[in-house]
Amino acid sequence: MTRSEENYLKTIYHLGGDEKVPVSTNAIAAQMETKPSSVTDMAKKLAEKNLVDYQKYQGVVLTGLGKQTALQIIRKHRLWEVFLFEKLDFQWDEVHEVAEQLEHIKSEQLIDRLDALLNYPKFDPHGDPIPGKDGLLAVQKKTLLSELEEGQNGLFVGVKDTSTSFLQYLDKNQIALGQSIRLIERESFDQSLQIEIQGRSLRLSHQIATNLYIKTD
Amino acid sequence: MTRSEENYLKTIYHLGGDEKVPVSTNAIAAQMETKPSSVTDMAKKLAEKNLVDYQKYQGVVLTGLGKQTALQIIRKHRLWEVFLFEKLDFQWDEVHEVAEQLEHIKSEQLIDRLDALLNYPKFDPHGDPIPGKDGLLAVQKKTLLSELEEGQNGLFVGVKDTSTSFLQYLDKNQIALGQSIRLIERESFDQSLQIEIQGRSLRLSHQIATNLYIKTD
DNA sequence: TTCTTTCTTTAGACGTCCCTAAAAAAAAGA
DNA sequence: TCTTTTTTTTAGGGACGTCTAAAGAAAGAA
Repeated sequence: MTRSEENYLKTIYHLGGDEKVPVSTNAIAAQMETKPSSVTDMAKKLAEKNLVDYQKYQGVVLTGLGKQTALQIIRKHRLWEVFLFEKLDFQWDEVHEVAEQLEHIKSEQLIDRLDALLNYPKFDPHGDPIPGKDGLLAVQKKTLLSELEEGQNGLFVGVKDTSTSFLQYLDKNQIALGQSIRLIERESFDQSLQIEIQGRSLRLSHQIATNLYIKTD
Repeated sequence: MTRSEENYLKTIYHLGGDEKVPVSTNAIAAQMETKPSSVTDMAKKLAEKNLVDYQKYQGVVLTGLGKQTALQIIRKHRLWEVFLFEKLDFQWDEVHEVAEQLEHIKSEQLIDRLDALLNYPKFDPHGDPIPGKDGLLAVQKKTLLSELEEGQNGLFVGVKDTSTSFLQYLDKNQIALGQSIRLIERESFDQSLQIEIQGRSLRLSHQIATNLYIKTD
């Protein structure tokens, strides 16, 4: 399994989710910042290896094997993110880039022991679930903050957007994973929200609110 | 800097030591288990980038830049070895292979923080010195056990051979870095040695003794 | 349904890193 | 020194992963 193949599988998984809906050549190319013709080449190669189903002009769908393989790469990525965050004091907007490299290291022993060192974490620093060795994901019922009712309480458990600028905005406003949130009021004009978080009162734009995942009580 | 270039630089450093003696094409090929023609190709490429001096038929010598680059890769390799050994409970014969992969991860921040997490170690699990950010190596006066005088004492501080079989031999005989050793007697017939280590009495063959580094008092 | 736009594939090429086979240079031996 | 052996380089090619340009298929619009 080459590094490039691994990156394609991961991207296809992220774009295709768990459904069996085919992912288009163009979508993969856009996501990976490469050209559609390169994607076609790789689609054939992955199909050869039984990692995807591919029919000309029909996009690709991960096979069972492809999905398991993708999940193991995601497992490694997220475990390394936890390591960087917990043990090496990286900020949550800094972990992704380095984990992109570390996820390709090949050693099952390494990952097992890293998992143990970190105490078998179930979520990465952005609140995304870490697949187990068996490929299972801890699912957590979560709602976008923008979909809460006025007066409802919840726990901030994840971000949808993981861009540096968004994560730094949250840092600047001292909004961190695990904090409890209460939706005070929704302004109907611009959908902005008045919230209370850790005792503080804050106003968040609709755009921000659609990128925060809340676990409601 | 590609992974392959890094591996060549490291090999050239290991073969050439600190001297400005050229390293031959054949020696590099043998060490890397590749073909001499591949080495010639790479020699030209590294020379282009000013990492080695290369003259046809004359072998290669690292430039200052090449040497610094090699030392930084070795620094990463050895820090990862310490991490695997100290934090993930790898055995000292298991760390090398995984470190071969980890040494190519590109992130200065990662290495700096790993260094801090490990408390700025000066030696790896085999007793080899870890180059600093500045490329300087802690030098330690050390002698091969085979060169000690009868009755002399010392501390076991490093191994010359780092093969799995040798390291496992030492484990089996409970010989570990940092233990104190006393040379009792040398058998002139086969150069085997009677030693005392941690209170135990042991007989070591000449071959073993030529692979143990001792710091004498 | 036909035309137009968009998406996807094919064909051919390039850089990297490796190889084999053969030629050239250097080193060793008589 | 001259010959033989060893080392090193060159020439040409293959796998991988990428690209551009052009052709072909699918989807959307009129």
